[in-house]
Amino acid sequence: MPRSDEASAFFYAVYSAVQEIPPGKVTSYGHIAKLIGTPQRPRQVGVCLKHLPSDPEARFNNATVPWQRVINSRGIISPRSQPSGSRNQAAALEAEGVTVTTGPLGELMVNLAEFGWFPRILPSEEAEGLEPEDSSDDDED
DNA sequence: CAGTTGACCCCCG
DNA sequence: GCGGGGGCCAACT
Repeated sequence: MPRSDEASAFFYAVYSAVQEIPPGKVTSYGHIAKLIGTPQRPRQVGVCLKHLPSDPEARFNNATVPWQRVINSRGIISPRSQPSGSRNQAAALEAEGVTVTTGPLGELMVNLAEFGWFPRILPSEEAEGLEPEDSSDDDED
């Protein structure tokens, strides 16, 4: 649990943003951080998910927040302390129809070109011309 | 109470 | 494309 109200607000912002990820899609910690207006703290996003309550009575819990849809920027399920955790995340994604492949080193990878979720980008980024899609020609969807 | 850790990311050679 | 380094900050030792 967060020790301050400010931290709690951040936690809630993260959980709310994660809930916006549609089933069958994945996004990155950094993307979530950007969405809630704190692009400098992708790490804290991971902290929030790590401390996601299992208590069904909680406002946000591991059943109502699709934590499994958040992976790292490289399209790989971030390894954590317990290997069973990342493996469990992979299983949860597979259950949603997301194909998870295992790399040569045992990394659990997701094809971002197919399962990546990038519809919500900050207006400032669009102004910078950093749009994720190109109208001229594209090869995915 | 000072120092580490970590479900991360981006910049620079 | 790979390795090093900096930044971020709650939780933990």
